[in-house]
Amino acid sequence: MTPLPLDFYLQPTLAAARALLGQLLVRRFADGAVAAGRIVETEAYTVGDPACHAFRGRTRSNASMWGPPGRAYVHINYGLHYCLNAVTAPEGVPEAVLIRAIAVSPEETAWLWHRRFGEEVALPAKDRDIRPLVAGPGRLARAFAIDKTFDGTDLTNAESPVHLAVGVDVPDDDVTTTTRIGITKGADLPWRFYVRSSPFVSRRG
DNA sequence: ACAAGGATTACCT
DNA sequence: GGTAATCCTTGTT
Repeated sequence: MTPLPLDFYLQPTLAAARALLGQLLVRRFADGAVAAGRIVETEAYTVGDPACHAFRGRTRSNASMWGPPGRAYVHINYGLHYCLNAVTAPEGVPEAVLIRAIAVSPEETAWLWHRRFGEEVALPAKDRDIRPLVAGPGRLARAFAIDKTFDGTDLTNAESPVHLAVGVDVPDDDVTTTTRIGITKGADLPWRFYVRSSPFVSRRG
């Protein structure tokens, strides 16, 4: 697998959010097992955007948004859910793309499902019912065992416990653009992108 | 120290 | 479709 190069993260953040659709989120677990998912839903957060965590200035928990691009920004939401972002824009410019949903191959889905919910919980037959595993930023982070300790991880390095790699291109006619979910400020900006044909999108809109 | 609110999810009808 | 649960981060006393 080829990691996405640093340049990828230097394109405008909105373009990066769109371009991230179809790319791979790769997780290398401590025991050597590897899981990969295709990104199917993203949101952009930029400088001057009131919904961006960086809007009110730098704090201990959002500091990695100001760091170099191509790194992870992991934040806690509602005090209990971890959310994974890819930092974009040059160092000093706090922008990022939130990864909201991924699609996982059937083979990998089976072991990830049982790893997440236990062996006794039956794997659903329909794709649509796999959503509790991968649809939603908190869910996918949980499925891939990503927490605050991954904040700042180099996503351009294939050796990292989490990185992003070249996947497949998603044609424009399979991409839907909507407003972002779960925010009150900047709620009118159409900065969410998702793959229409994917059953793993968190919400239709 | 304390209160408020949040880039969500799970569980109910 | 609607609502409660959950608890960390931040800004204010």
